[in-house]
Amino acid sequence: MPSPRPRPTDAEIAILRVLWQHGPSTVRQVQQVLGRTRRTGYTTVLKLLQIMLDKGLVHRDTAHRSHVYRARVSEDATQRQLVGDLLDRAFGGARTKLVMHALSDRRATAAELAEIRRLLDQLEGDTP
Amino acid sequence: MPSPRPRPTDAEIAILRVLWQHGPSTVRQVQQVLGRTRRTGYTTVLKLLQIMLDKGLVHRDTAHRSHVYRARVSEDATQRQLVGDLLDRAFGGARTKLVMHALSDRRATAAELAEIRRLLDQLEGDTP
DNA sequence: GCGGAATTACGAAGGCCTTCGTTGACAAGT
DNA sequence: ACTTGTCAACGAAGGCCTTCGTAATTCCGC
Repeated sequence: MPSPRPRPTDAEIAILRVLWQHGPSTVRQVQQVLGRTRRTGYTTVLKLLQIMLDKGLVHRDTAHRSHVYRARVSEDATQRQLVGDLLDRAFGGARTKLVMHALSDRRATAAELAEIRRLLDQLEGDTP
Repeated sequence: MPSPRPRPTDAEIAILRVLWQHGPSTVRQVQQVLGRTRRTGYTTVLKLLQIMLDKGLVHRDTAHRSHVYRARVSEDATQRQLVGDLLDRAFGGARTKLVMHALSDRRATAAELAEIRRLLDQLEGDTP
């Protein structure tokens, strides 16, 4: 039985987001994307990726000199994990409360609200 | 300008939830509630509450021998902060995606879905 | 082959979180 | 007053996260 993955740390999530968005990348590529928002040193990113490799969060291709890393956990699965974790930890499972905060906290656009409606329709359609 | 509060840690959230639910409590009361799910030592809870006092997360009444702690941050504000933080960190602001995970991850009940619909109606009603 | 540039590997520091042991103060009952 | 139990305070340990400096390695152009 595989041990449940611990929730990725903040820095790990930041890196995963780069990999999800840009696909397999070298350390330098990740560092340059990250550097646009945070000043993050090259070796810092390298070390993080090595740790993430140990944890199984990323896969590494060492065929070439510059190793290429790619996410080993999917964006969907990770986001689901994070939301579920927050739901349990801070909301005691009160889904609607979480959703309310997500929608009313900062102004949601009409398009976003419409999309939620579509999701609701679909969810209710499953169990008529 | 007050510095933005750092996000409460896991243990801090657990304690805040007890205070939100039970109201002002002594260390022992908090520890007993917490002890139902985790085995958490008395001095551990005490230390955490002292740290949270330093951080301004709780207020303390030392009138009696057993000090009484109460939450100084509201449940709503804290939950809003946590959701907003997760939204930025893991979703790049994609609200609908967060909501989708919250609703479809584990099966939501019909009542929950109906409540979300009411929320949507209300939100759209604000800007006709 | 050699020197230089880029990369990986390694270790360690600093900080925060969490936990707990110990100590000293205090209160109540005997 | 003495004992017993409860409590607050404090320090410290251990772990993880994040960062970075330094050394070792590899590749490339010359």
